[in-house]
Amino acid sequence: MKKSPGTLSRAGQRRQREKEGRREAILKAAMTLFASEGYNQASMEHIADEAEVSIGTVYINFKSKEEILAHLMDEIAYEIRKIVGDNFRTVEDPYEGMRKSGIAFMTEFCQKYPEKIIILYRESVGKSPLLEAHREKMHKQLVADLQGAVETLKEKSGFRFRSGLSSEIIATCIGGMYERIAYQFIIWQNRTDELDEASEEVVDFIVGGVNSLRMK
Amino acid sequence: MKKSPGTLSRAGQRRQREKEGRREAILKAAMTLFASEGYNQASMEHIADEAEVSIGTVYINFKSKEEILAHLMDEIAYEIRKIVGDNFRTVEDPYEGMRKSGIAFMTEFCQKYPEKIIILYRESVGKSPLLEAHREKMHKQLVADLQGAVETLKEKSGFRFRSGLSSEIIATCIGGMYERIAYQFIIWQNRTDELDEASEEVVDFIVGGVNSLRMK
Amino acid sequence: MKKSPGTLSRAGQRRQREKEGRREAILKAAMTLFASEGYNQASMEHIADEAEVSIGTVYINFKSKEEILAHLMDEIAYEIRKIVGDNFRTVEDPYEGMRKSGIAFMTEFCQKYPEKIIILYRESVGKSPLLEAHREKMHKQLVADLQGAVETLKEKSGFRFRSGLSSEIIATCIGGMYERIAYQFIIWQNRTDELDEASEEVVDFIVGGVNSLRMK
Amino acid sequence: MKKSPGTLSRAGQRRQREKEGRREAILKAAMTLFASEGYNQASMEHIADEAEVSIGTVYINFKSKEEILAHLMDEIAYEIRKIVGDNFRTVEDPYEGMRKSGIAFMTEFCQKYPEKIIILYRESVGKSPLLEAHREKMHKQLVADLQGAVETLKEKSGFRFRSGLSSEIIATCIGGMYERIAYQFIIWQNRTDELDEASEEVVDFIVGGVNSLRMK
DNA sequence: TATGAATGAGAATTCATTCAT
DNA sequence: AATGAATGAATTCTCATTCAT
Repeated sequence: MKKSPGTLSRAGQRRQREKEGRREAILKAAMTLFASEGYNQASMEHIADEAEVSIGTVYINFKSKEEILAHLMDEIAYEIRKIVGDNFRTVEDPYEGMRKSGIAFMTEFCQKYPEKIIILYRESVGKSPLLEAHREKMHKQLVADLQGAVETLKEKSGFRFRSGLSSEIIATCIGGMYERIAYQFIIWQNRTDELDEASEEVVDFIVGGVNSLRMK
Repeated sequence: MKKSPGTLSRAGQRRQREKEGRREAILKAAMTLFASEGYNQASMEHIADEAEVSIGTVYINFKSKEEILAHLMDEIAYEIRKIVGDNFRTVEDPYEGMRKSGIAFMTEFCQKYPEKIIILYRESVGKSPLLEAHREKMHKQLVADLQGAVETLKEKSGFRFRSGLSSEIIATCIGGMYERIAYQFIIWQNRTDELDEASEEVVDFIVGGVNSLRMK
Repeated sequence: MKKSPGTLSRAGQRRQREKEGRREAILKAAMTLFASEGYNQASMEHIADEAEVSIGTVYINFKSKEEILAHLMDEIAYEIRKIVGDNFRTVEDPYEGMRKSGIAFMTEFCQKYPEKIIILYRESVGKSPLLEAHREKMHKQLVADLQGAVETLKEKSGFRFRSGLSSEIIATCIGGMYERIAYQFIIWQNRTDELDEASEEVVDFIVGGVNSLRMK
Repeated sequence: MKKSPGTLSRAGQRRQREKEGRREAILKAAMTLFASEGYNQASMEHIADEAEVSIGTVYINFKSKEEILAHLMDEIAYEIRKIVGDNFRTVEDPYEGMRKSGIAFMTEFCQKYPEKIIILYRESVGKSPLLEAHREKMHKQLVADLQGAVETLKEKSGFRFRSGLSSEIIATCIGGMYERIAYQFIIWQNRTDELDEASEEVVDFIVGGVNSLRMK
């Protein structure tokens, strides 16, 4: 008994659920292995094993290994943009928004998902032209978001920056600061518990930096 | 006619020069190829070709591909520490020193040797446990230098920081800012000519940031 | 139509057969090449070609070249122990058993499978620590079998040996005699047809030797 | 002041001595390394280092690595033939000669020079066609010597063997017995101290074996 | 759709031998 | 004669991707 097109039979729904479950399992396995062994060392066979599917199934869901990493990068970037954006917009005062979003990034993202930090800042770096292009696009978005926030700050506070370049510089600097703090405290050293404290200082540093580029 | 031990015949001197020349050629070739094609894509055969020596000769000089990259990293780190350190110490006022050294890094290093920036910030990232350890050590030194400068600043200016963590946070942030600025302007976008302008703003940002972590 | 777990579809059975066929083909190719060109000279590519599979397939079946040789050694040792053991046990009189098994080794094994003799006595010698350890274990088993036979002989005949070492010495000597006879007549010289005659004399030599170590 | 041809100046004599010393050093180094690391693993560079000469000097003295091993094999074979032959001829009674020479081989050669046993029975096996040919020639001589001794025994004792093949079979068996006893007790197990005891039993085994091939 | 055996290009590394000095 | 840097062919092994079932 065929259903009308567009709807799915119960069995079809189950298959659909299973299919998505498999896709999720593959992404999860890949994230775990990329973070623990490194992108190059984690073979497709290993990923398939970890996800409890066959290699073939991995290729049904993703057309290449690169694509898996690209997908993970997108997911991670989306989460970060969401956390940062939501926290920025929650409060009225944009200075407070910067503080809040920075601290949220550190304590609600970095501290909770260290593997994602490893993927973002270590395992996606310098892998291939395609992935590097993807990474560039991703960072461009993050910087654009930050720049937007800086512009908002400027407008709401009614000041001007030293030059047309300033807001981009600021946004880029902020991105770099968070990256290196996370890299040092999470990837190299195991000081995740100090991130609360650190993030407080980082946001103050940022606010001080931003203000020093104000005209007058 | 035997020379006294320790000195070399003219012919010996020439051979010695040739030997060193070959070593340099290999490093140069590796740097060029790592920067243009990426570490993984640049095969030892390719490097040997580019250096106009045989594969065997590469292995006489470096015991593995990893070692070549480690050597390049050391060289680059040494140059950066020298440029930054020299410029910091040239002037009396440590604020001025920070400005000067930051601008020097951007204009005398990044602008002139983009391949070194690529090696440092892209091609050495996440390659292997050994190289990652090397990279950590390298960054630790750079951060230690920066932290030293920040401490000097603090002492000469006679203030205190908010916490014992502050100077480390500041140094780490500075490292991250320069990294990402260089990455964006040199590796991803071709805006090397804007680095002069950008670096001025970055150093001001830094000074503002540092001051905002001062006690009181 | 799904089969119950544990059974295979006809197609699955065929695939299973093909898989095993490939494994056999690889072992056969390796045996042939190790015997004709030598273990070191026979490259994995060469083996794969001879077996009409790809190099990758060789590595699916055996994790290294060493493992292929180790496997061949095991197979050969198993066959020898079987032939020798079966023939020894077929007859009641242990003297007759020694004669029969020795002659069987020569005429039913050495004469028929000269490549196996080459692998066993030439190509597995001194290749690597791992293989040497494997070889030691293998020979220890063969000697233990022979020693068991000698002990049986002793007990059934109701005599004692000169010392506690005697049966081990005898077993070791027997192993060495067969080895060298096979090496000389099969590997170095092409006198396989004389092995019938030779083995008769060897077994008599052995019987005489054994008796000369009897007490009294 | 040129000396007449055929004589050497003092300096020339010294150079000659040094040259021979170097050759000896190379052979000694090669023996040590072949025995400890194996023929394939011992590189020419390693041998040169151990002999405290350059690679070039090794090649002045021996035209290839194979030749070094061939030379060592010759030396070892010569020593064995000398020890065995001298001991056989020392006594009148050929049975006693067999006993004496066998025991001498075990206690004066195997026990004292385990590296030579390793070279002879392990490291020279199955290396290359050339070396295998060399090895065959060497063993043929050893077997011929043994066969000569067996023939002497036969003639002095005034008996005949079962067949024309007998003396060759006996000689070959003897060679194999000593080989395997030495391999087991020296190379695989560290029971060099038991060789005294073992060799006594081996020679009795041999005598018993020889007699069992006597006609009637 | 799912499977996983098969593929084979590609990579790093070794080392006997040569030869200019 | 002695040196030892240079050579480069050869080898083992990996792994992303394909495709017949």
